[in-house]
Amino acid sequence: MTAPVILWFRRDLRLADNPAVEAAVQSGAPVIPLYVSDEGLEGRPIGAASRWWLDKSLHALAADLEQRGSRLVIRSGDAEAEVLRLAEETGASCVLMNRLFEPEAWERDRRLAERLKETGREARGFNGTLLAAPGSVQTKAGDPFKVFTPFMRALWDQARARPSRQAPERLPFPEAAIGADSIDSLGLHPRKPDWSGGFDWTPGEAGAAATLDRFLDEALGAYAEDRDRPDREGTSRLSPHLHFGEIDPWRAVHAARAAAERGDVAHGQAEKFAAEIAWREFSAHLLCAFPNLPTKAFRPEFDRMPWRNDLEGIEAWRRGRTGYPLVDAGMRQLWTTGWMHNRVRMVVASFLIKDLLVDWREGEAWFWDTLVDADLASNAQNWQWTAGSGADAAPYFRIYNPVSQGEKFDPKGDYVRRWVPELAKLPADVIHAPWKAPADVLRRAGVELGVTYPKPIVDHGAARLRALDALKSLRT
DNA sequence: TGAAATGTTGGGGCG
DNA sequence: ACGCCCCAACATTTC
Repeated sequence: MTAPVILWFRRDLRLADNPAVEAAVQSGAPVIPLYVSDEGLEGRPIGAASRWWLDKSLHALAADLEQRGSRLVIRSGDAEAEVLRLAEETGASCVLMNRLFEPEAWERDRRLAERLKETGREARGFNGTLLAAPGSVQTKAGDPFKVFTPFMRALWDQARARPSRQAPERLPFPEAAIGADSIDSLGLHPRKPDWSGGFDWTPGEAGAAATLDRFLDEALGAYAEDRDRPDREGTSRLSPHLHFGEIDPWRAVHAARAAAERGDVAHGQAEKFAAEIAWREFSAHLLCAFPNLPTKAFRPEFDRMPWRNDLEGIEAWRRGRTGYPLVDAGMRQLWTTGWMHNRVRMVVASFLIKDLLVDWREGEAWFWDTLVDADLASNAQNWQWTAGSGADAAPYFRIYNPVSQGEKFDPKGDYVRRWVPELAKLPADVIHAPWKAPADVLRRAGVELGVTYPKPIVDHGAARLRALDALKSLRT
């Protein structure tokens, strides 16, 4: 009787293009697919929106496994202890997994591998979630890249694509009984209150594939322009699927490039999309090289920033009641759907950090809790980018004007109308700055500032000067 | 993957 | 016909 192998799923919730799955099949042994619910898997508990997603994605994975004569064994508790325990219980010879690259997860996996080895078992880790393993893309001097463009050049130059693999048709499950929790017992779906009614997503491998197909058919052709337009469906919306490993980033990149090769879309469009995948990659590699990225300013002078503990401002920002329509639209889209358009993410982040002078970590924490695509590396990297404190960050004086950003990227105001319905009747020329609208225009639109919609909580012009002042004081 | 202030240019209205 | 002013449009500089 061959000893089984444990196939430990973490953030690689798919069966196709999955190196650990492939290794499990090739072992010829019975396979025990495992998921361990561990609050500390990534070094901090995952956010509420991510829990919602995870719940659905685990159900999808479990169903896909059952179709293949297998099942997903669910355990909860300390991941290291649970994996060791299951290995003992089942006499498994080997634990197969796709590596997590968050520093604490990496360290935990290393400890686990040692302890497995002590009991004569093997641990095998693969890269199933990134284009290239962190550390494998380096400058000529052997250092990690700190600037995106040269990083991307080196990435396309050096990274070897993972071969594409179909999901296995069968996965042999051991005959012995294995105790397991149910997915529902993990309590991942929100209760009291369940705010997820507006979430319109299909987590899981099939949902990811459908999302990619939709993107290739409908949006890739105009990606370079429309990706910045929150009033259009111009982005891929793949981010949560990528975060949970429901799709291989190589598959997305190859599919876009293949569309360009066929002549369906211009090469520039496909490369623009590939560059966004490369940003995700850049963040992950940066986090590996600089483990403090989520908590500490990459440029240390930013730790002297005179942040304001503006509790009212933070609350207005979270709830989408700042009085700046584009900011409020974004924050409400986030709360309602668990996602926000990328252009608007930059605008709301700039508003929190620079207009309100609130510590970027405050925004990072809110995004971590509310985004279905919350990712430790991307979230930290992007917040530090906006703050100006990060590697290859926006220059400190780049302060987004929420009005002109709205006029530029949501010219007709459709995005604002959708998410800030109390402004829906305002004409396009004033919808991004209702306080400048003539009284009769406001009246006709049923808007009473300070009553039906807030007045701006700060004056952007004055706030901008205050931020420049504070930021200048750091340069000594 | 800015914005605002400041500088320059050139067309048109007008005396 | 000419110079002058106005100002939009664009370019440059600065934060």
